[in-house]
Amino acid sequence: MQFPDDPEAERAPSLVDTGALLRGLNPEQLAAVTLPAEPALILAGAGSGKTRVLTTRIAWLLQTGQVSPGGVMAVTFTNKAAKEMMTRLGAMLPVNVRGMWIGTFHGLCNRFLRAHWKQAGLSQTFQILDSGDSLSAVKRVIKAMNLDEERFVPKQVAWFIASCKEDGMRPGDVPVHDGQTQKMAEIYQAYQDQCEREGVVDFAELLLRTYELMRDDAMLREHYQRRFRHILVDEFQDTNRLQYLWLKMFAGPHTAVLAVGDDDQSIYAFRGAQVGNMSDFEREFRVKKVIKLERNYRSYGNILDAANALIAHNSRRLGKNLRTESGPGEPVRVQENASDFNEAQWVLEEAQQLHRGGMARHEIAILYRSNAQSRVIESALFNAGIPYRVYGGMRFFERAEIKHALAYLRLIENCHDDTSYLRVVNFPTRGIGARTLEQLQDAARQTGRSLWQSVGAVGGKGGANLAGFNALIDGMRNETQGLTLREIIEHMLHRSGLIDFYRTEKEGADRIENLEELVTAAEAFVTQEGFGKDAVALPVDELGPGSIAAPRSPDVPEAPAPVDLTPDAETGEIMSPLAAFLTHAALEAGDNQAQAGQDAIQLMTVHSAKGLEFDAVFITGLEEGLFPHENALSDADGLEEERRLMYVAITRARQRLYLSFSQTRMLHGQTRYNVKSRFLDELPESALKWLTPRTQGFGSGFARDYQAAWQRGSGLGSMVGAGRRNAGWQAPAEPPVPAAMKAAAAEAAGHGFKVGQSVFHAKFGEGVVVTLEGSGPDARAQVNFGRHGAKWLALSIAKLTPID
DNA sequence: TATAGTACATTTTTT
DNA sequence: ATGTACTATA
Repeated sequence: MQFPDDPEAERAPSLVDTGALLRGLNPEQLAAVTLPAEPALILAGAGSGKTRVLTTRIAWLLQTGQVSPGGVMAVTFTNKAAKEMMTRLGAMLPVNVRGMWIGTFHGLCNRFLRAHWKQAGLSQTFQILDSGDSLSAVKRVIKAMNLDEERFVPKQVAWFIASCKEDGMRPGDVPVHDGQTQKMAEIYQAYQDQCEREGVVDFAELLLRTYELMRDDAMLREHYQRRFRHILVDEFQDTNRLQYLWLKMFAGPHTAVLAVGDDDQSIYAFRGAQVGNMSDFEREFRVKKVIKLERNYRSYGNILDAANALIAHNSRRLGKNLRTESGPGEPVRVQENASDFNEAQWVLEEAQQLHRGGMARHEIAILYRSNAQSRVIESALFNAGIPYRVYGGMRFFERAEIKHALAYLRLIENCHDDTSYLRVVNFPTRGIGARTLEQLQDAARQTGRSLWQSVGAVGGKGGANLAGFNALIDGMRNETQGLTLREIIEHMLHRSGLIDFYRTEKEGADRIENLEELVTAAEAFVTQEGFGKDAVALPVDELGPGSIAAPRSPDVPEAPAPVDLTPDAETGEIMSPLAAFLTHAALEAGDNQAQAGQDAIQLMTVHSAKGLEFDAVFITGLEEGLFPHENALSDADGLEEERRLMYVAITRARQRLYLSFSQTRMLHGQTRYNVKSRFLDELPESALKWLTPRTQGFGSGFARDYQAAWQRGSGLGSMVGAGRRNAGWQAPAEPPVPAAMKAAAAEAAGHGFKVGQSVFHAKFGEGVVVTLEGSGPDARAQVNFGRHGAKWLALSIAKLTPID
């Protein structure tokens, strides 16, 4: 699909020739790009050229001289989005993109706090905890407070603390209703004290600290509010409360905030995103101009018809309809499958056919609602020898061996980092057992000092080993003085014994490979950041007596990494390469699986597909209980978010869209009998093409499916085939099926058939009982005969033979 | 201290 | 079914 040129795209309020920049924008895009300098909201539909508008807007502001690079802030959620913005901007304009504040919320906060660490009450070398680090920190606090881990589940407490912070609450602000929350607030306080002591901050703290400093320091606030003439926020529908408050701090009376988002693509409520921020923004910032980008440049008409019809079932929308000028394209194909195994097989064959027809494998995506679904598909692809790539899973910097290596590096930087200390003090083992560590932690607790400082308090053999560990770290620190980052890491890997340890492990080869990869990553980081002989400090702003007028590198061809070499605002001091690398590792967890190179089919959850697009998309597992997920069905908001998720999935496809569901599916080691997703019923028939005959007996739509599912004893649309182990499901207060019908279903046991049972039919062959209804002469069964589809049979007439 | 066995949970995810 | 986290045992 091409972007047709717009001949009218030439008018800009400037003497500079901006024609090249604005050429090809449609009227709405042009209006968005050339908006006056005041708060505005852009409702950017999927595939409407949102990133292009954002980057062109910045380029246009710069080119027309309305703002200098230092006056622009652009915030994103992911490093990937930030990078892409910088790359595209760099391609549009020969500007030093590094002078601009383009980055993730967390990256920009880091930049801010590095410059103002003193005012923020942080240590100069503060390190950043990722979620795993912060969880183990919480665990230590709970232990130190002698609390019951059953009553205060570390995961939940960590979640509680993060949520408090994301609501802008300090321990003292927590509303206390009962003893439990009282205690939780106390844990929060203790956790906070511990972080303070260790010189570490968690992700939420980066934002909250920044917000508080801006709120409380009028000088600083006025400075930044004056500085940023333009703030652009990407994916605004994903902002949480704190991010919105944060934004309000940086936006001064003369700041033009441009919020870009799509309420229909809000799929992160579960992690605190507040779609309501969009309407709050419109009201509180007195937005005069709301621009809707509804023209879609990605997909053909049938795909958009499906998307529009589906999302129309949601209430509480800001309202938006996607349109295209590319024609209807091919119909959306729908496939019913007998089992998840068959579904995988079908997807695979269809994908192979597309590939043989000339479509690159990486242009084919297989999407699913939950990660567990990938397994069947993976094994099918694996057995067929088709290259594929799975997104998600362990990220590079989260791998155990990498975390171990980073812990050593962090101790070299800051030996009071107790989290890192505990992680590697006995890894590889050096005779320091649980007893010794217990004593060490007790001593540290009593004196309020770090573990490092408390080593002397432990006697005996354990104490000696602890002293040996401290000496090891000291030794590494001394020996790596003046070495390059690469040399530091290599030295540490050997000196710590990590390499030797993994050499003797049977599964160690991969881990050593990863550790080597760490060296490579550090090398790349150094090159990218411009460390080395002519390191260049970046200007933060013109604040303070010691501010630096930094020399600018004449040209920056490559996209810079999101971690900045931010100098201290007063002294101009910058971080050591090691410290900067550690920050980088915390803020950017790296790729999950760098199986780059090969042309492979892309497998991922619908969530991780957001923002991506493919020539062909398969949405699999469209079954009640799975998609929409059963856990989301308890309230209307949950269902609407599932529907938005489906909307996101549909709008990923450029040319071909396939929807599939399966009658049975292996989940948690048990077979579930599913009915097709209600979302399929919400799509317009005119846009669809059923590849399999529509199942008989399901003609009356969802209500019928629902009742059938109910009778089979499960919740909304699916049931567990054998056993009653998963007793978690609770019946809704008002069952939609009359009690008499349920009683009838119970009596039906007389005929001896069971759901899930294999049977043989003279004409249709082998099949599986999917549904049982009625009793006595009225007893009927829905049997799935695979190739012949599912049939409803009267048990008193049809001759069904059980197979075992 | 390492390994084997058991209990347990299992939507979605970025920083 | 499968992976993880924790406990019991050599």
